[in-house]
Amino acid sequence: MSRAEPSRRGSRHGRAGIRDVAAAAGVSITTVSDALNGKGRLPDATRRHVREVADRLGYRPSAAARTLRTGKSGLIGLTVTTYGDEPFTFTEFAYFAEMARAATSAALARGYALVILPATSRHDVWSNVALDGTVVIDPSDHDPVVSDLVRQGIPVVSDGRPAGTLPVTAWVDNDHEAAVLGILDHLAAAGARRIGLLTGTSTDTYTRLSTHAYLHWCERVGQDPVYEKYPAHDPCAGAVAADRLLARPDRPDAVYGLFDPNGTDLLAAARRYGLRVPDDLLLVCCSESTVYATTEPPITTLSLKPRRIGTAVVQLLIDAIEGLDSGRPVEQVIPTELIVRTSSQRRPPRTTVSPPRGPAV
Amino acid sequence: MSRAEPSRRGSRHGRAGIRDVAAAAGVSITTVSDALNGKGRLPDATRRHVREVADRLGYRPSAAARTLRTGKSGLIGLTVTTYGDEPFTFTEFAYFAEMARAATSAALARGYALVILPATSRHDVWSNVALDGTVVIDPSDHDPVVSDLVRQGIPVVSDGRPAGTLPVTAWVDNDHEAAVLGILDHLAAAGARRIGLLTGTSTDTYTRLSTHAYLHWCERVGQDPVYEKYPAHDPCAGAVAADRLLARPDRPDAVYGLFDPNGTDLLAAARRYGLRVPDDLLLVCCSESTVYATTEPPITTLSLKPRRIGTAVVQLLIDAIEGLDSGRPVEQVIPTELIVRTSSQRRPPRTTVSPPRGPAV
DNA sequence: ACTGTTGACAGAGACGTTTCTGCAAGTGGA
DNA sequence: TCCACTTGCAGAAACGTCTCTGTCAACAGT
Repeated sequence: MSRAEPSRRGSRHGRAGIRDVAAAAGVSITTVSDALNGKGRLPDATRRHVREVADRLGYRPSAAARTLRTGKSGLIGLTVTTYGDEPFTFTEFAYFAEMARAATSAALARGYALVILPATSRHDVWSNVALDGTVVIDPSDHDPVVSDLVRQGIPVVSDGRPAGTLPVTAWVDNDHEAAVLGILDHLAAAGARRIGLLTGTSTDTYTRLSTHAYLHWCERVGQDPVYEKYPAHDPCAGAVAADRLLARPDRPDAVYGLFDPNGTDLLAAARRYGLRVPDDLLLVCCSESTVYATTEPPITTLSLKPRRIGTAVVQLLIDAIEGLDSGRPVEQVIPTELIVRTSSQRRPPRTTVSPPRGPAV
Repeated sequence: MSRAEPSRRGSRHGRAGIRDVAAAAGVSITTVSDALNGKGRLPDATRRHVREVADRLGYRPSAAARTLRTGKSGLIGLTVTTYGDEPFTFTEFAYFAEMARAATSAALARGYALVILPATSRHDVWSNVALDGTVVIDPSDHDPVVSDLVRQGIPVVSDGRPAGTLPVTAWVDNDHEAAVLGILDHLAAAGARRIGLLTGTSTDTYTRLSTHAYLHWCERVGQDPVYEKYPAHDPCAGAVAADRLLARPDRPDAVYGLFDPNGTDLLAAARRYGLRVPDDLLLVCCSESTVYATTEPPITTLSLKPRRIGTAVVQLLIDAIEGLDSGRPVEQVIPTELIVRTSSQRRPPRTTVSPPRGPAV
């Protein structure tokens, strides 16, 4: 009999603990821990034996105990900004879904899991989960949650250039000014004389920078700005704003819409006013949705590359968590991609039915 | 001086612990714990004092320690099925996004947070996070992860009726058979003579039940089935399948598409074949996307009500976690909603411009 | 004055890991 | 033979919280 029984009952409440494995394998808990984690100096025979016993007992290490001991939970937060009364809303469904997917994959590949945590969550939820770090999407000026996390020494990486002096560990964003200027130039090259903008009322970085770039461009080329704002989180307001934009006396002959649904909204509005796209109206919108490839006509879209952003954000965050970073804040710019389709070209591209290179085989 | 200093160093590694608060407030850690958690028998003065000191020190209880002690982590998993090589894909962007959003909100409202965990994650990630329960979306026949969780006594609630004898705690689903039959009847009532189906090759419950209902309906009304299958996770295959369906010699005069992008794909294919919608072809597809309200023509869609499903799933799961459930498996059916638009009506609805009730005011 | 009760706290385990330190046995060289 | 070093493992101390079980004073009832 053992001189001091290590645990009062064999497996005291269902699940087997490390002590049970140690007892069953006839070794110490140190040996079990080392064998299972690939540490220590153990012969392969012992390692195999311990693993086998652990498997037989269905042993699962307690994540809580491990986290408590090591200080690492393997969890990273994904914080989304919130609007209105619903705990949170995706302004851009496809963008968020793609970004979250890429972020999850990237995190998983490095052994981390993602926790969805709206910024305005009840405070107790935030403090009830042990996070190794957090991704924040479009943090507002002086986000109290972010400040709090930073004060606790938890790495925070932002999707979207942080406003103000938010002290994030790193951030990833597109060059929104360049993207907007590129689109405006593209539309102008296609023959647009007066380019309108469909933009939002909120003050997030994306909306602010994009609108500013538009105004700047107008000033440079000497065009009067023609734009309509609407609350981007309200799905109905977009259709109304699109209508308003095309109902103006100084109706634009080209429009860029900053938000995902703007394309279909503008198309519907154009139909109501008898405007043909692209003949009477050139259209571009910022979207990750594939529906714009099959609308009538297909609509040119700007992709912000959410997959690349999601991946980059997580990589930077985990690097910071694991101390692989330089220690200095990192700023990473992801290029956008303009997917040119019929809606922004005066001369529709030749169909592939009759290739100009010669008779088909 | 104190007779036995309670902790070797004041705050030994940055963050303040409960001991530091106790020392600073001049009480025991028991009192601190009770004061902060609203337990025990303490006068309000003490309670306030402790809370104040805790705030001043920026005390945040360790989630890991609490979890270890109480056995509850406040975390629930959201498991999504995976396809192909990417760690995971959303077959239905909008559905998943809505469902996840509702689930997150519902969880948060009850003090829980959601962890995204693809079913095929590296095993170490699964065992590295302490879950109080899990939501699984469309579990496959004998999902090893689900079995494992159930064996550990962790509640599992499924979105989608589980196939086989998967022993889930509860499940929530639509009545897919009834939904399909309703749509087919709707199309037949609108004058359809031969209704086609665009379906998937995968064996998940949704695809299986829907297809089966279609075949059953065909048999009942004496119509030859006209359907095309394609791998639903491949975004390009849908367009090809839509084309194939309309290219058949026994071309249907109405089509129901089981997946979100089918509407635009079918619309594009119809245009290629010179078919007018709804005059030559009636169209319905299952989608949560709002784009179908503004396509030309607007397309009738079936909504599976992902918000209600996400909420219901989480409520059932948390009830089970907190022991508020009956203990018996619960099966909850959420009704679907058919949003009738132009694409499935031979006579387009009268516009609101000239109401039939008489002269406008 | 004795007993029982209640209020207001303090002490001391657990919870289940990881890991630092330590010990005994074996190995090789001088 | 002795010393230094390595190998293979065991002991025990954290990690930070919650909570069961006291303890001590005050007080009421008889």
